[in-house]
Parts: sequence; C-alpha cells; structure tokens
Amino acid sequence: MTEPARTTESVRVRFSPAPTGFLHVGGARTALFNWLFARHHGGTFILRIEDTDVARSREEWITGIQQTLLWLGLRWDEGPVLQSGRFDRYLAAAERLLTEGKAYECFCTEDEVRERNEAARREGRTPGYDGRCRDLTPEQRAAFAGEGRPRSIRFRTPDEGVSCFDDVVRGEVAVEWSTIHDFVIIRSDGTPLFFLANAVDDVDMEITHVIRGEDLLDSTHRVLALRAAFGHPDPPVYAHLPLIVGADRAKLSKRHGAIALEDFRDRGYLPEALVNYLALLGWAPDDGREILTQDELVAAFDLDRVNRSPAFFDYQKLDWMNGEYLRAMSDDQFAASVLRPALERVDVTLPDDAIAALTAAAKPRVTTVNDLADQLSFLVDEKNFEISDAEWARAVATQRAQEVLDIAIAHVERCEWTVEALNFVTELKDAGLKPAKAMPAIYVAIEGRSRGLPAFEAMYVLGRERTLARLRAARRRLDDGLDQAGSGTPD
RNA sequence: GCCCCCAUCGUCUAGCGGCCUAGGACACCGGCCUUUCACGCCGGCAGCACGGGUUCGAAUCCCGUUGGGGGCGCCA
Repeated sequence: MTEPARTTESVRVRFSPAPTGFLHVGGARTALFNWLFARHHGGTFILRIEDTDVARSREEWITGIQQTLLWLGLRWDEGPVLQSGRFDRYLAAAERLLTEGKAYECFCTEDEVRERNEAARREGRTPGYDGRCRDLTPEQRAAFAGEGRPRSIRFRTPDEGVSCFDDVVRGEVAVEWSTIHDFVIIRSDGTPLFFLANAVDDVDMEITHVIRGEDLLDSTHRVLALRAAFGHPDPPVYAHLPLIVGADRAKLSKRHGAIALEDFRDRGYLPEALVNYLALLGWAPDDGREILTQDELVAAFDLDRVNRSPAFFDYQKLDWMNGEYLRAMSDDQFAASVLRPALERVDVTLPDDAIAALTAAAKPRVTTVNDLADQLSFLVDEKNFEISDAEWARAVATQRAQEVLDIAIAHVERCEWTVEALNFVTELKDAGLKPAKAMPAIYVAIEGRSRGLPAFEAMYVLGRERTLARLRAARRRLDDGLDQAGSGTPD
C-alpha cells in the first residue's frame, strides 16, 4: 500500500493583497510567482482581497488591482473573494477560540496599549502586549464591560517552547514563543484582523502553498498557531520571497518613486517585459536565459530556484529589456502599439508612408512609448519648435556649419521626395566635409537636438516646406551669431 | 532594546566541496559598423564582506565578527 504523496495533491495558491493602495512592483512580483507556480503545476490561482481593515480599504483599489493583474496577463481561476464578505465566518472562529479558552477578552484600549509600548521602547524594554487582561476573572470582565470599556479579543500565545516551520526558500525557521506576544484577532469594533482572516481562509480555501514577501515571515508563526488552534495542524507549504528594495536597500515604498504598476503602463512599458523582468528578481532559470516568454517562464519556474537575498529594482535593466521586446516586434505591431500611441502623445497625425519610414528608424532606438514620444517631439508645428541654446552650441561647434546648411538647403530645394533621394552625404563628402562632424548641425536644425532619429527620415516626415523652413532658420541664426561674435571678439 | 532573515562584480544573478586563474546579463569604458544617436558585433574594467575552523581540497559546510534588511500595531 503506497501513501499518497503530497506532490500529487493539486496545488492551490492565492494572491491576497490589501486594497489600501495601488499594486506596486513588490505585490506584482508576489502575484507573478504565485501565478507561475500555479500554472507550472497545473494548479489553481486564487485572488483574495484582504479588506478586513474596512477604514483603509477602498473599492477603487480593488478594481485597480484586478485591472493591473489582467494587464500583466495574470488571470486568476477563483475569486476575487472579499474577506469583508466573510466576517461571520471569522467571528464564529473567534467565538470558538474564546469558549475554548484559546483566546480572551481584552479591555485595554488602543491608546493604552500604544502608550505602554512606547514606554517600553523608551526604556529599552521589548514592546508587545503585557498580558494585562490575560487572566481576568469573570467578575473583573463584567466590571470592565459594565464601565462601557471597549472589548477586543486576543489570541493567547504559548508562554514557552519554540515555534518552528519549514520554509521552502529559507529552510527551518524557529523562534521562541516567549518573544511572540498575545495578539488581537477581533478589534473592539467587532471586526476581524489579518491573522484571523488569513488563517481561516487558508484553511477554508484549502491553500496548499503560501508564497509571499519576507516581510510576513514573522507573522507566519502566529497564523500557524491559530491554524493549530482551529484543529488544522497540517500547515501549507510556505515560501517567503526576498524583498524588492529601493536604492537605499530598504523595502520598496511610496517614497521610492514611481512604483505603481499603472505608472509603468502609462509610461509605455510592455506587460510582457515587466513580467519577464520581475520574474528575474529573486529567481533565475537553470540555463541562464534572461529573455523568456510567459510560457517559457511557466515551464521553467519552480520554488526551489528562488533565492534568499533582497533584490534592487533596476530601471536600467528594465529599460533594456523593454527595448528588447520592442525590437522583437513586427513592424506592423510596432507601428500600431508603440509608434501611433507615441504620436498621439505629441498630438501629431501622419500619413501611412511616413509611419512606415519612422517605424524602421525608431525601432532600434526606443525603450518605451514615452521615450519615443520625446524623440518625436520635433514634429510639433513650427511655432512650437524650439532649439535649446545648449544643443545649438554643441552642434555649431563644428567648423563650416554654414557650408553644411547651404549644401542641405540647396539639396532639399530640388531633390526628389523620397528618404533615399534626400540623402546628401555624398555632397558633404565632395565638399571635403566629414559627415560625422557635419551632421549634428543638420540634426539640431531639423530635430532641435544634435542627436536623434535619422535625419533623412525626419526630413521626409516633416515635408519639404517645413524642412526648408527649419534649415533656413538655422542658417539665419548662424549668421546672427557670427555677427555678434564678430563685433566683440576679434581673433 | 528584543526576535528573525540575508551577505558572489556598481546592479540582477549562475555556483548547491574539486569542472572556478568564479560564468552570464544590465550599466560603464574602448573598438568596428555608421548621416547623429541608437541597434548589432568584438574587446575591456569589475566580485566570493572579514576572522576562525572542518576537509587532501571551500565562493560552496560550521562558528564568530561586521554590515544590511525585516518584524515587534485594535496595518497587511
């Protein structure tokens, strides 16, 4: 007779965010690892909204988190299950713990507890509930209740011994019970807290693997204690992921800047690139590949290759990866999903032939839609076109800038209107000019900067009239500048 | 203050006792290509925090130190 192996059980995981803000990269990575694990093992990925803190939870965040998850391509199989709709269940569980003596009524007010904790900290003592209401007699409880004191329910943690569990990524994690104090499971307003709801739901939903951030490592002991108190000693498998940190190596938070996933979407990052990058934060496939499709990630992912050290979120590498995904797109795809949105941002509409010319020119030079929009900003109408002094100075630092512009003007005035025919590099060479030295003057005249999208494509898109207008304007500015310089600084 | 976790190039990582004079990627620096800038290609710089053990042999195992992080909420 063979025993059923644990691995044959179907995997059930959940992503359980608190709807108190937007989904950030840390949460997204947690969601992704849960999703990858579920898909890899053919399991079930559940979305659970931990909105037990009614005051801080907001409907709009619940919607926002779901939309962002879908944008990333992380579809859930069950849910969303809102904990706010299951309060009866948690309250019943708390009642049971109360009758069994595993929890007790606490009449300390929130302020009192906080003050005592602050005092403890000030005096160098360990903060934590001091157990004041732990062993109240029925008479004392009645008296407190009679005074109209608020009543919360606390879980009684063991006084001695060691709490220990196995974590897939961290190994055995053990801590003395004496360092874990009694904690509140029902607020004085009658609503349940995280530990309770979390423990109850993981049992009810038959969660097999809990994959979450390392910031929850210590709380696991408490959840496990509750679970045992319910009579479910057989715990799920835990995997605590390394934290994603900011430049200061601290846990990522609002002050680290644009970390809302919506921001990445708005700036024109591809969900595939973001997912790919996020997957590599705390995990790596065994063959060293870095660019992996979602299917490839699913196939390669498993918890045993998750590492333990905190990871810094590197925007530069994300930019590179997004660029890789952009370059891998077909021209049609690129034009539709990158170029056109970028043109919309600068409020410019172009005919199809111009779109085609720009697609080829832009593809290898772009990291995001935003970035492309910036590179296309020279397409604004003439009265809004500007050349910064710094860019101008850099470009005309080359000798013979007037000559370069004159060649360009003469050529553009009479050439055939195709990108190829616009090319006057041979004429520059014939005049004894080095194209690499000469061209920046053209770039600054046409695009307002000395570096940018290829010049002849830019001119083509701009059209003959506007191209000539810009070249001539630059030529005039050059003359004006020379006049001024000539009057004051004889050489 | 107490508890817990972590420690390989600037960054993300490979490495799970000999294959490591430590591999890859991003970034950076050269060169080639080239109408600028990019892309691409070639090359380079750069790391096992420190100190003790264990072992014939340690980036890999153990202990300590240092450093970093997380937690200690009627937040999750």
